[in-house]
Amino acid sequence: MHYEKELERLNEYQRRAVLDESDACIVNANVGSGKTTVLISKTVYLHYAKKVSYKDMIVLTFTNKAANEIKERLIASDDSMQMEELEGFGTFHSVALYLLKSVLPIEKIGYKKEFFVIEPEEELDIAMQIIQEEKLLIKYKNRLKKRLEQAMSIEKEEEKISRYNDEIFKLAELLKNEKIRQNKMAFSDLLKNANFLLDDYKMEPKWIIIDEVQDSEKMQLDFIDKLKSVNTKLFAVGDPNQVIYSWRGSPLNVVYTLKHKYQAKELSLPINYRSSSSILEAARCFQQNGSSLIGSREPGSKIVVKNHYNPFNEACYLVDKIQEIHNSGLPYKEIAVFYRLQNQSQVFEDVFLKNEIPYEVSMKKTIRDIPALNWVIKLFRFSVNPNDLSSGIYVLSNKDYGAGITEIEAGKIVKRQYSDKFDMFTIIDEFEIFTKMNEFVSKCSEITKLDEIYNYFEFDKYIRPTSSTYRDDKDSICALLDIIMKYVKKKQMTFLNGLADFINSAALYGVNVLQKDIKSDTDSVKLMTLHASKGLEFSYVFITGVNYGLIPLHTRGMDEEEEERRLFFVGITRAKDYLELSYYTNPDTYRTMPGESRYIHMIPPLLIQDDTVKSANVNLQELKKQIQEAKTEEKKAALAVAELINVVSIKHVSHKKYGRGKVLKDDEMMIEVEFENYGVKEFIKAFSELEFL
DNA sequence: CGCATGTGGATTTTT
DNA sequence: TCCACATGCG
Repeated sequence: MHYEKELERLNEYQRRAVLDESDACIVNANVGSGKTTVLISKTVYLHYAKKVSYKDMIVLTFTNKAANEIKERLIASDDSMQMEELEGFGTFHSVALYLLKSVLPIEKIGYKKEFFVIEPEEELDIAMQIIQEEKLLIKYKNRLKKRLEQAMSIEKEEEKISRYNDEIFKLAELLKNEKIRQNKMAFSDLLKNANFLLDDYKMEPKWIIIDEVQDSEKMQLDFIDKLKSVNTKLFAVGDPNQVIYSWRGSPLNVVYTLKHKYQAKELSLPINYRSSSSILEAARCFQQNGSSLIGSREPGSKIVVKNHYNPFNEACYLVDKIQEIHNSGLPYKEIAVFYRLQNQSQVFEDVFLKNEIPYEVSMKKTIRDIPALNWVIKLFRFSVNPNDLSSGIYVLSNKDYGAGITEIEAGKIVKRQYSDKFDMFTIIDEFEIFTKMNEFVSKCSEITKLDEIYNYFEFDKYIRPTSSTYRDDKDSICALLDIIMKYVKKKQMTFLNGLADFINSAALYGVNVLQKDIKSDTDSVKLMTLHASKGLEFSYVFITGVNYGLIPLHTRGMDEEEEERRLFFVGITRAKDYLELSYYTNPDTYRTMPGESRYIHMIPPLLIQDDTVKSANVNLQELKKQIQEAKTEEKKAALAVAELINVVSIKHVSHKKYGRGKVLKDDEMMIEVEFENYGVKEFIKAFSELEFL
């Protein structure tokens, strides 16, 4: 085997890490320093040079993506490799799952080997059922998930006292038993149960290797500890500068903790191969403890700072800029646009779509995250099961898609069908959607096609066509119906049974089908949050909205502030050749302040392209004043223009859906139209598809 | 039902 | 800091 060749390709730091044989070793790996390469080389080296079987290694990652990357590289290096050899390779959860299914005696805790893994949503549904059946007093049910999580994490009997004097601990206990009875485990149960059983079952892995160790939570650290025997060697790779998920429960100083707990030797991987040295020097300004980040590349182009009036203007600018970059020969997939909040993607999506720039958005989208689909699923839930009162109430009282009534009114309607049969008929006349849901079971047997369902419910009536969401809603609903039809067909069930089955596993299924995963192979510009950018790299990176209140996000404590800085650090270090930062004079998000974030001033002016940036010594007060003045000027001008338009003429427009109407308001972004038959509607101007008459 | 008070979230997300 | 929602009393 040619592992020697692989070792030759490594630099001295990497090689030292791979060859290290201390009982415990923590590698402090900088961004872009070949962390995964070291990890893979290490396993290969142990296997071929030290004759350690892959079965004696446990390799833990946080995401499936990272796990697959490692497994694929290993399999590619050796065709004779069997998948079963790599059962100890995977995410913390999947390795725990493997142990529970194949190694640990789970009968001891009441489970059977065929147990199912359930999504958090299903666990919550089970909890709600228990509350109803046992008539438990539970307060703040809207925060049930958080409250249960908290209750379940308390182990000492004497600490099990509810803050609100309700039966949350009783619920936690009943839920635990019910999950055992139904033979189901939630994600966190996998680790919790594995940890519990590992107390009495000694695993003897020769090596435990951990990727991105800085993200570990307490349960994961416990898992490592319980897997480890006296003779097990530990090798962990991580970067304290890339802790951006501490809000999810990872303690801040994992690397430090581990180092002391196992008296680990500390190595480092300082050399960055990814970014130009200008970008790296800027990145250094945002590092925590001034760790040595060594570059290996030429200075490259300077960092560009741009000021845009608002996000819409920026999106338009980016279209031109990206087109220009693309025309110079660079594929779209080497370009990425980052932002702090998910909803900032919308403007880019709209403008890119309009201008035919291919793009992909990274977003975890389950059915529940899309309001229209969430509503449709609840509609089906109530249609199939009239006892699902909460779903029925949701359908009728939803602000966007419902019948325009309050929850209390909806509750009366939904419940009254059982108490007062005479009123039912008047209600049915009034709320068509309610009738449709009631009659669904008797009429659904005739349904075999997608549009039959769509037309049966007349969804077009309920997804009120406002300019920005109507088409998306319709597309999503059709996509969902399509998935359901295929699911029913595949399961060879009757439509009714198939739908019921689908609804029961909708959350789980939805994740797989609706998730828009970023595929690195498709040639498109990537739009994502700074969080989602972790672990990726692009030739051109645009970080947008570097305004006060956005980057950094308005925070309370010092810890959160530091995490924002690390997040910005992660964003900067994704860029290989070109980095552009931009801020808005007039951000549309209400929390965001106009003017550049002080993060921009933290970068030495020497690194910044000077024709686009304001002097670093600028008087902030003066700047703010100028911006304010500019803003009021803009407003005055806009008002004057609006008045002028009003005086000169009343504009008449025509719309495909709404017919004729007259323009009420018309500014840079939005246009408001009063339609003869539909009343007042507001549109984003660029996509309103209005025809001026 | 109405009103006063209590409570915690706001933003990021993987399994 | 402010806002949305849940609770609980009258």
